[in-house]
Amino acid sequence: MGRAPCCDKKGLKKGPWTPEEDKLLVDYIQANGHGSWRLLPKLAGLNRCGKSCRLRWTNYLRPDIKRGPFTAEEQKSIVQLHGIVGNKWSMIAAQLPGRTDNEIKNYWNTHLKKQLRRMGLDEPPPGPAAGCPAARHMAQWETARLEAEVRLSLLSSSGAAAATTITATTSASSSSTAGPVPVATPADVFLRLWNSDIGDSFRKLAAAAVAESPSTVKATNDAVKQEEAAATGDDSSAASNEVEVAEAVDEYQMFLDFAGEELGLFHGRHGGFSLFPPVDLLEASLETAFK
DNA sequence: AAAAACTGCAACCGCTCCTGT
DNA sequence: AACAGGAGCGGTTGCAGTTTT
Repeated sequence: MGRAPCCDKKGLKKGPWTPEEDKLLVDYIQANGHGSWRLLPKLAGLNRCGKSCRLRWTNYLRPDIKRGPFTAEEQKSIVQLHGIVGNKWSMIAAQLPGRTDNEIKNYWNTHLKKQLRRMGLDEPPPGPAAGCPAARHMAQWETARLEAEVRLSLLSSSGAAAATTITATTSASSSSTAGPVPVATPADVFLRLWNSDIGDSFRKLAAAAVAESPSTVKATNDAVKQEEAAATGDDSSAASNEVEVAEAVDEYQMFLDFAGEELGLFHGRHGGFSLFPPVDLLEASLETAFK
């Protein structure tokens, strides 16, 4: 490595942004898009490095950024997602519309960390990949995930499978103006985990195990694609779905087995709760999504 | 009222990943 | 296949504002 920092060039301004600089940046991006961040400062008339411009835009000036304090729901989501993916702030931010990774990271370090410590919860393990043997920590963090369990239980008992919303009523501290809160569908939860380090580990292991059988690997890839299509609402390939649903469900079962047996993340080892919906619920969800 | 300590957030830095050649 | 450059990410720092002594 050892590449020269982009801001080492003489004369480039550093430090807090002025309102004038903000205006130049916003005006330029709204008129032209950001294009190449490296070229942007020159084109926009800013004496900054492109990296600084990108950061200022993505963390502060973007019009879709949500300002103000984190809601109780957002706090819970952050805790739950951090328990799943660790310090993957961008992944967590992707699940919280309007919040930036930097904002979430700061909020975690300044508020949630202390809050959880006060509640008697230690520092969480640094993500699932490194956390497998740390059973004690996992057990502690499992309790922090109970909110997710409650939601999924509600979902399961109501028989709802496709994208659903419920009104937030789970906490006295929840804002009464919070309105309906999106609830993860089984496919959502599966997809998030599949895209996390856990899914990654699984794919590597599974690929090694079936290396002699390329057709199985292909089926795996197809199933993943199908999952993604379902999650994004893309129904262009809705025709031959029975087989694909079966494959996806098989993958899901394998995934549960692997995560439960190899990683010990759920299924009772740390308290008898499962973060994931049962296979039949996933199947129903996928079939609905593919229709 | 003043100084010290603490807190929270914006911004920077260095690294890795991704993509094009 | 190897390399270079750009973009993005996570950790850390600096500093302004607030609280405590």
